[in-house]
Amino acid sequence: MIFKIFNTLSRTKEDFTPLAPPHVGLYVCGPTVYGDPHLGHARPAVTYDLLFRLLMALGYKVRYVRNITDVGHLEHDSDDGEDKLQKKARLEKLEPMEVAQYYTNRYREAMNMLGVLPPSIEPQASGHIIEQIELIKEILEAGYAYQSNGSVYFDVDRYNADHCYGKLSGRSVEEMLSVTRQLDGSGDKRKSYDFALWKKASPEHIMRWPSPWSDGFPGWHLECSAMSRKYLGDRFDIHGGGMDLMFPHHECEIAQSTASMGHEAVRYWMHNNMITIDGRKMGKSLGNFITLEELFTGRNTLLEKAYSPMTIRFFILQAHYRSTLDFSNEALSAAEKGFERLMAAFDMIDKIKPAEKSTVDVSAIKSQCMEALCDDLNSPVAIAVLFEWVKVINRLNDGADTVTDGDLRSLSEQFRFVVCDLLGLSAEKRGDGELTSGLIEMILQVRQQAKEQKNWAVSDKIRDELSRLGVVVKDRKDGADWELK
RNA sequence: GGUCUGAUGGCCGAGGGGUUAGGCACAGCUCUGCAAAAGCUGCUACAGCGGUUCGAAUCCGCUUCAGACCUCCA
Repeated sequence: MIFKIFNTLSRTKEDFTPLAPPHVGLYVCGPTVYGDPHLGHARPAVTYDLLFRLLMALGYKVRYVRNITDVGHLEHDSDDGEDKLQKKARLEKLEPMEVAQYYTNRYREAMNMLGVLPPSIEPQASGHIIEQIELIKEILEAGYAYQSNGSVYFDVDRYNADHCYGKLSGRSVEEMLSVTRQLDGSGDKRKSYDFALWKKASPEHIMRWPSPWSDGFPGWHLECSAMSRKYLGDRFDIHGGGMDLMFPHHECEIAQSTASMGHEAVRYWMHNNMITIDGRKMGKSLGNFITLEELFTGRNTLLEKAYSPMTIRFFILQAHYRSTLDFSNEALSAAEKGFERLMAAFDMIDKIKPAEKSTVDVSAIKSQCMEALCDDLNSPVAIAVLFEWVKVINRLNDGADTVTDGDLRSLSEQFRFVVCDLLGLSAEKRGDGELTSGLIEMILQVRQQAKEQKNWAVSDKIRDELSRLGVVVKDRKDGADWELK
């Protein structure tokens, strides 16, 4: 099965062919760890987690690198800007690395709850200062950078003369010149669109490292070029990130890689779209973000209730990654209901009684879902396929359709593969150890006897009490199903 | 101002020249002691105006509206 991937470079879907099969190199821009992870962070994490899982399912050996930006970027494009991490540290009277560590932990916890698999390598920018300095040296030697007052800047004009700056985002240097802001304090740069490779640190700047040029810190875009190269090589397959990083971040990465090596590093660029709220991008700058913890606990005035991590994951997967996804309580609640119905059917499979012959063809569940995902990660269609089968599973449970023992096992296996392995969804409300389920079964048997004696008072009391404890009873003709709420 | 993207039923969201996406909500029916669950049925949309075509939600043009990027941002 061929995986089709939308390459931002060509703006078309292309057949994915790895550079060195069966190996695939995947690099994704991770978070800057200076704040609690929010819903916006969940989108790329879940998207590229799905990609990671799909590539593995296709038989590739994937090295997935997702960085942690702990060096911090400048708050403003000026020489006296304060490091984001440093600012936070000053406010909280903590070491900058303490802040970075705290939010790194928070990020990992949240991702784990969302069922996001840990990447193969999670390199930290602060641990790769040497590699970044080496990369700057190479760019300087190649003649695409210049020193200025202890800082080093990338020479966009020089680069643009030999290569094309702006190919990813579709911008031209001319038009950038006319709109780029002229900021005070950027006098060290020759052109407004030149970007920093190394910044000299002001005396009060805490996060600093020695370099041939000054005590300072690496530029904003350097770490991804340096770390992707270190772990994935001069050329690698896929680079992903949010659409908002396309310019300038990814454009600069391309320039840095090309300037230092003479060729591009990345073969396929992928960009996930944003999560919006009231039609506007959810993000730090607008201050309209909802943290994942707030989502999980419901503690935010925008939230009508708490939503479970898996509901969030399902919500994200129900939209295509290149579409904006609009947040609302209605949309989250709909996702929650849908997810619960999906998982209820999934649990139901084990309770279906096999029959002599099958009235349904279960052979294509997995392949249909794989086909959808191979079409540029079309998870909404894969989920639609699953819902077709939810209906079938319920009919099987009602006896309206039948399956043989073999088909039932195949159905169960395929469903598990798609739901758990590919989509990364897992049941949350299980917690039913043998003792718990045994007790519930026993109580339901007592209730069944009461029902047979038409003792509705007792039977309703049992049902109500169980309901109060979170056990939902679903009566059938002969007995009852139950699930934990 | 420049570059780009989008506008789908009550809501969320796929698709993308002729054929039911799917989910949620809603209504009716079946089942049922009641309720819930489940099943069946119904509601059937593609911003507006032109054009191409046997046929357009889908292609082209214009208009309106919205958003993203051009500054750190997932």
